[in-house]
Amino acid sequence: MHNCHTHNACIETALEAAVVICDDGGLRFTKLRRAVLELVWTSHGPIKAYDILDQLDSSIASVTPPTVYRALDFLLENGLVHKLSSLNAYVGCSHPHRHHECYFLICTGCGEAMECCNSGLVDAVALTGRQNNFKPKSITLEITGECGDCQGRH
Amino acid sequence: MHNCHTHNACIETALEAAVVICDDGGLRFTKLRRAVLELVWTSHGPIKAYDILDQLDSSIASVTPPTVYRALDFLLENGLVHKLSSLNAYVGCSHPHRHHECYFLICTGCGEAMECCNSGLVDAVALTGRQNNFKPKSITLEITGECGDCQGRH
DNA sequence: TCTAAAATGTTATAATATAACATAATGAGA
DNA sequence: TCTCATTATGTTATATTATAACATTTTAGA
Ligand SMILES: [Zn+2]
Ligand SMILES: [Zn+2]
Ligand SMILES: [Zn+2]
Ligand SMILES: [Zn+2]
Repeated sequence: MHNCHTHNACIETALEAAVVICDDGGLRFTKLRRAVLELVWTSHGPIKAYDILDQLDSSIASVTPPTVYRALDFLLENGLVHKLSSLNAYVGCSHPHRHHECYFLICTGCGEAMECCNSGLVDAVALTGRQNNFKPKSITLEITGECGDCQGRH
Repeated sequence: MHNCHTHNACIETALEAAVVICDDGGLRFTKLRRAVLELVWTSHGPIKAYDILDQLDSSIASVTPPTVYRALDFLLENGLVHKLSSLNAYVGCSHPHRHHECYFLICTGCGEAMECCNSGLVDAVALTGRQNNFKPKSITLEITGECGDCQGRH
């Protein structure tokens, strides 16, 4: 379950952060990109590209796959969303100002994806790299299971 | 790069291990499943479902997607192959007798996926679970980067 | 204003995976 | 050996996810 009791505030915060990041980076946070990021955040859990497409207001952009995928590409490149490969779904980055290595606890009960940063994990990955003479560039770490709230409900 | 200088032996070993595992588990290691596992192993790196389909001998089975996906499902369920979600590709498990938590170092240079088991990483994941009151069931950990052999070649 | 670059529109198609139902093969018990 | 239920495979169609290719519009700076 999401633990932000005021999810609207949560969405607003994310959008404001995106504005700052784009301003700082000289990036264009267009109406479309904003709309897509807002849809991603409005969904409480990971959302699929075609669900974004379904929900996209046709007055904002052409409702076709390239529209959504391009916006997602922009958001991914700039660290505003993450892709969960194991689900083919997208989720807003909850700390876009400093998203080094992020990983996800994905609950099969409620569908929420909790984003974590943990130096222990990061260190373990780095060590593995060194041990294998391997130079890591990007990491996909998705842990599927049951969150605390859902473990009770059987 | 794969470091098994006799990859044929490597394939044979994997097939023999599969026979043992299926025998022990009362599972049917059919001609089709064997053929698909062999194709997975014959590929030096991760292989895609439709590439398996292309290479599947039509005298063994009907060359249609369900054929391949069903065989892959069987092999996945029984720990004989892994799916690399970040690539939508499949790779043979290199230690199917005891594949607890596996992760992969995927080289963008040569395409190889090296399977690792590292208690440090496993422990870090477990700790993260406890800290977040989250009960992990399955883990997707794919590290993309450059292997030692490929770091030289620029 | 002019213009090159970036963003979006548009149409088509590629790539990945599953649904649904039919048939065949297998193997355990009668 | 003969059911017959289960498992595996065949077959056809379709769902889902993502990109290619090219046209047009918008933007921001010179
Ligand atoms: Zn993040
Ligand atoms: Zn949950
Ligand atoms: Zn394995
Ligand atoms: Zn390599």
